Amino acid sequence: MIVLDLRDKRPIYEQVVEKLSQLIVCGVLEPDSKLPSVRSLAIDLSVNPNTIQRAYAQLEQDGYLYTITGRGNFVADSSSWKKGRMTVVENDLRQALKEARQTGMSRESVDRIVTEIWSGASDVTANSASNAETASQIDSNGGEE
Amino acid sequence: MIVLDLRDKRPIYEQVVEKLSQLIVCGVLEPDSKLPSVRSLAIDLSVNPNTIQRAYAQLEQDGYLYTITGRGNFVADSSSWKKGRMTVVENDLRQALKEARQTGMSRESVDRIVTEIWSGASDVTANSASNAETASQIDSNGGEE
DNA sequence: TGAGTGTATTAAGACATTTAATACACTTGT
DNA sequence: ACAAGTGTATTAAATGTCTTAATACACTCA
Repeated sequence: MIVLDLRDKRPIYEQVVEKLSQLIVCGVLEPDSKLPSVRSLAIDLSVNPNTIQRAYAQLEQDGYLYTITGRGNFVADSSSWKKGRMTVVENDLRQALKEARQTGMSRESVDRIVTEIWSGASDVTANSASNAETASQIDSNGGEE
Repeated sequence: MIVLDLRDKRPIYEQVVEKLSQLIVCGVLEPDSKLPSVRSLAIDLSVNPNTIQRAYAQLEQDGYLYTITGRGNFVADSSSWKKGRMTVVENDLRQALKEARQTGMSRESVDRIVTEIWSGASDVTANSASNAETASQIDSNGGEE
């Protein structure tokens, strides 16, 4: 389900936050479905439970999941993260566009790229790290709660 | 000339690289003009010369400046950085657009933002961190060669 | 009760960033 | 030649973040 990129210089917990939030945003992980436990995910990724705990704490902070002590972590409803996510995404986009214009990229080039992105498949798993699908499944349970 | 943002969690040398490369890209600093010396800029920013040296080394690596030992650092021609800059900028833009689409932003919203950016003034100094406070001014020398 | 869950704490090591204090070779103006 | 200013290199120490390790505690559920 999740594959860590060892070449990525960012902290592990940050990668986990990125990957899981993507899966939640694009709907692969449905609301109220159970996420892997802190310990099981730590084992699957071969990292320390504290590292996963930190990632989950951040995801909860950002509204991507909610926690029930003794039971586990569950995917939150989109209403919890939609607003904050949109703000972040829009800021990132504005920043990238400003840099593009500053560097001399034409509007036509930008429009071409936009069209290209909006035409292609919205591939969540496609990252700089070309991942093999054969990773340890994190599912724990099959689905709903 | 340059103002460091103390709230920015990125390394100082990285901020210096960003600010100076922006000034070079947008033409505020003209090719072959002399940049502040390592020591003077360090004093102006109240940081260690080694930190500035590191930033300058990175800027030279990226083609934004060239060095003449004993004389100083000078702004490079756009031909030196145009290609690499374009690649980085386009990748950033593609990433931001993918995130935007993933989050559910409409093409119309994107087009609206693009139009907005391409209409507004290309303000180099305007960053996400609306800074106006606690920072150290850089001024060093008046700068021609 | 026992297994599984989230949560918290403390200690240690690895690593990056930054500062400090020098030192050396080069260029320029005198 | 000399002094001042330049880039460059080195070593050491301090600081902060990330990660691991080893526990411990409260909760839920079968």
